[in-house]
Amino acid sequence: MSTSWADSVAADNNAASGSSNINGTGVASHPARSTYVPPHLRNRPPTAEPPFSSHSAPPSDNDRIGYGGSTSGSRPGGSRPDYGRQGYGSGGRGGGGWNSRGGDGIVGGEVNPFGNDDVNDEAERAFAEQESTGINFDAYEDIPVETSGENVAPPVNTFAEIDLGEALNLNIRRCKYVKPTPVQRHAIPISLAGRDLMACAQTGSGKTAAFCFPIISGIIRGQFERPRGYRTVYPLALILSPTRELSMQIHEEARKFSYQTGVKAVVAYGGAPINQQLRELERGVDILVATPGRLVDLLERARVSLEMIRYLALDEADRMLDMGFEPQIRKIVEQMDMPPPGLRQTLLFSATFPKEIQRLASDFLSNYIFLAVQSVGSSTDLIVQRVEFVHASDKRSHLMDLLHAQMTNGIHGKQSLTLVFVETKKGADALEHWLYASGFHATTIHGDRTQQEREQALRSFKSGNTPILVATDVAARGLDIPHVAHVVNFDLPNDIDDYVHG
DNA sequence: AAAAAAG
Repeated sequence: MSTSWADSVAADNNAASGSSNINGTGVASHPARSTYVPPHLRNRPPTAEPPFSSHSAPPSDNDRIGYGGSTSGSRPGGSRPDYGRQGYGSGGRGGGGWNSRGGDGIVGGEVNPFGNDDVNDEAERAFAEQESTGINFDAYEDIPVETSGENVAPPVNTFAEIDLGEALNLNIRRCKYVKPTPVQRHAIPISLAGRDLMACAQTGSGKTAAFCFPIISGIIRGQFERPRGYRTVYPLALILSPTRELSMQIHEEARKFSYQTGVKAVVAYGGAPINQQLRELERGVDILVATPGRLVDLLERARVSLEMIRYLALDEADRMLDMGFEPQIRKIVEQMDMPPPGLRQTLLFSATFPKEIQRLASDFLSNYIFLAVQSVGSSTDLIVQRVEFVHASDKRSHLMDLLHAQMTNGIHGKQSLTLVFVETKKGADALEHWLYASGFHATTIHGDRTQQEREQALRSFKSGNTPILVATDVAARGLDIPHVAHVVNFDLPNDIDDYVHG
């Protein structure tokens, strides 16, 4: 019996613009999705778009300005753990003199998440600009977007049209975001209006910013008071994601977006020492990014309370259900101390919208708006896909041919990055070993490796040290790695939904 | 069916 493997290749061999999603297989979108109407919205007359205030803030306790001002006595970085939300915010920047000179990229005790801002080399600059999203904006113009629900806030065309606040606007510029992506154009105004949202969008569509901007903006405006517990922290926003690496990535982005806003994002996931994460939490947390298992652990230890949650975002929800997280997610959202729908704002993101997600949406969301963004990958300008049928015994030599061709394709003297997906952890190790023996610098990422090894592998791949990464579907969705030129599906996926990633 | 996620 012959097997097949498919590869997808960024059409544009100019590597600077060839960055693609880690899972950029570029398969056509689901036509069914765009026409889906949520059950509760069927058979309703279309509603005209009403006049709309573009930045009404979500429910807030009061309107005071001067975020974090009530903790004047706190000492950021002091030896005593700071409880609740004290320990950062205005205390870090205003006074105290702790690192306030901002020497090595540290300002007010906050590490600059943007790294070195000076981009001198012109090629590097072009690279960096692509890196900000990995997306060719021009390919976006005609992407169909569908919304349904009552009183849907109209989309915006520029970030300037949205009043996100000065600090956030500055960070958007630092991220070199020029123009909102389709999901951002629609989702941000809807979220800023305080509405719950169910959004179908794929990886690389700019989802993270779409839910982070309104959350950060809302927290800045909200001035939420919080209790102080002994070792218990009270985040205002919770972002759940299926894999540890995706949580890390969301956290990194959230840190950039919230830089110097006084809003603090913390990440918690399994496989890493919990003590370090606990210390980080004790220093204060507004936005908690977490994988479900570790969060349940933290909740059971009463180190985190969800009582003050105002914003809940679930990323890659269908994937979380696929991975069997529904019990944990329901425990977190329904059986702990989180405010019910209506008293919090909930944003649910999923690549697909099957029955289970529909059920989750009707349980977690209140009077929500449904948003479907067509797949970017359907643009053949962006990605070329090739399927080759080869005998199982020829697969490796076939891959080797492809990798050899790739070696001459690099830029800046570095080989461009190739991501190889395989079905099993064992298969990943075997392929890596074989590649290594064949003279290729390859590494692997899969669930049998320690978290340290996984993170090291990802760093090594991103840096180009090992330009080949063999991965199981721990990396199959959500991760967005700049400069990936080739994505190879070495084993034909059994699950076609995984293959088209929605 | 395999993979992922809490030790």
